[in-house]
Amino acid sequence: MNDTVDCDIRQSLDRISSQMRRDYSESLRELNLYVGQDNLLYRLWLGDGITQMQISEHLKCEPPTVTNMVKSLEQNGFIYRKRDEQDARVMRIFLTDKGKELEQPIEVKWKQQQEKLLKSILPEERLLLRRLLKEMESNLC
Amino acid sequence: MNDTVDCDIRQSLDRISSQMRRDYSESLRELNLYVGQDNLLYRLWLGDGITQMQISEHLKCEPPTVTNMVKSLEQNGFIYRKRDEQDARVMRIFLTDKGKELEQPIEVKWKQQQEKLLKSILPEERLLLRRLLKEMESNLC
DNA sequence: AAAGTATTTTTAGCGAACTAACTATAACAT
DNA sequence: ATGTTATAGTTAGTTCGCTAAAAATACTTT
Repeated sequence: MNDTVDCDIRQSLDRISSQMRRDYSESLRELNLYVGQDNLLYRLWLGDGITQMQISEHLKCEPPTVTNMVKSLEQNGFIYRKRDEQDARVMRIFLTDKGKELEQPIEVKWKQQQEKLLKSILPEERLLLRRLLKEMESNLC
Repeated sequence: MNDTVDCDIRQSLDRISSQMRRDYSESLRELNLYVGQDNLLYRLWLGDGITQMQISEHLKCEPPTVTNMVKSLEQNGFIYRKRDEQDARVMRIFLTDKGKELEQPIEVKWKQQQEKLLKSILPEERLLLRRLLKEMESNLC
């Protein structure tokens, strides 16, 4: 009985996240970006020159994933890599001008996606929803 | 102001879905399955002998994705493919015994994942949450 | 100083999901 | 009957994300 409700929640979350990913992926193609790369850039807008290890921790993904994302972003001219002078193992990642210019357009896309997702949901409900999502987040840790 | 709340919701959903995927992926490895394959099998438990096109529509993914998933599931002996007798373009997909046997173990995994995700959330809240998620789902269509 | 250990990144190889382009078959139209 | 169009599926090539294993550098310990 309650299992059905809970299972709907799991499946629903699954459908929402895949649909969001699909939608958003398409939308990002207009900026010549792939899904996930916007999150990496977002971290750099907060402050660049950080290491791949730090990016990996922030994005909660494994180091090889960062290597590949960084390679793709570098090839497309959004970032550049510089070896650390103190520690030759470390690569520090910086934004190019082209990478800096994406900040505004991506924020616009984020707001569009938010509004599409939440359009029928009232402000009080949004607050409640956020609380429940945060709880689920910590349940997963 | 409200943008911050909404943005948290988008990001929160994003973090939950990646964490769920990561967790779940690991858990499915015990059954020798990859993430997403359980949804394909679930559709077959409802009734097999359907075409790849129907699977593609049900899973809301593109035909090449189905080709690859089906190939992998066939190689691991969970399903088999049979060309349609009326229409030689069509492939019909059937469960093997090994595939049928996964139904119970996967339901167990689903319930485990649900419970992990929702453990701190009360029944009334779950009902509300489900309603809000369903709304978001239709907002995305 | 040399050997062993730890850290950061890369390489290789897997599946998911995508698009674009292709093959094979079927259906329709002239 | 032949040519065009539509449908089903596959192939090739991309990125994301993973694990396992390797390479390069730094640190520690003897």
